[in-house]
Amino acid sequence: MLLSRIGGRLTAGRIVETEAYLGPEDGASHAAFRPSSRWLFYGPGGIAYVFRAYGLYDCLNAVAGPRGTPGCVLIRALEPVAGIADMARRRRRPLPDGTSIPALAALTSGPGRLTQALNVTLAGNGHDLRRWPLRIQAGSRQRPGDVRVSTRVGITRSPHLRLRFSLRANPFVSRPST
DNA sequence: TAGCTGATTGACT
DNA sequence: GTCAATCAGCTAA
Repeated sequence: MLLSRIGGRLTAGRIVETEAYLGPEDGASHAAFRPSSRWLFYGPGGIAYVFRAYGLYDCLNAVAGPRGTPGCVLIRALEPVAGIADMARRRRRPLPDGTSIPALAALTSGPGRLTQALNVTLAGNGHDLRRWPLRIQAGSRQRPGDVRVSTRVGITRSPHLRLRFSLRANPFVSRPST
């Protein structure tokens, strides 16, 4: 579960899709080609790393692993749980007929979308994800068979690595698996 | 200082 | 299916 109180309103969703980024050996990882953010990757886990892609969209990562071991997890998609009206307002995409699955998925199924819905910006870079206003909490455990492993989406370096993890048959994942 | 790239999305044909 | 929007951080000079 990812919970946000940024802006004073509670919004939350279940994490249904992630991608892993490793250290310098992973060409797609910012640890490999963005020196200014490298210190975060080598720091202790549980810290937010936020970057802007294509000048438009902010993407949220959770730094993983102990201090000295580089790596992070990109949050790619959520299943909306709380504050859905606020998500829709921030996304400027009012829900037409209440709760249709595609309309809900359009709020948070994509790294740029979910940061908009939860009001996460570059200002959240370096934030401790164990504390408000932005927290990650343990949710229901998944059986290994329910998690689909596939190649990562939208990257140009090291595209062959299978480091994308999504919930099988969940309508809120951002794109079909390969 | 100038120029380039990109872990994206939404609008359009 | 194509394509443009838009900027932080990098590199070259």
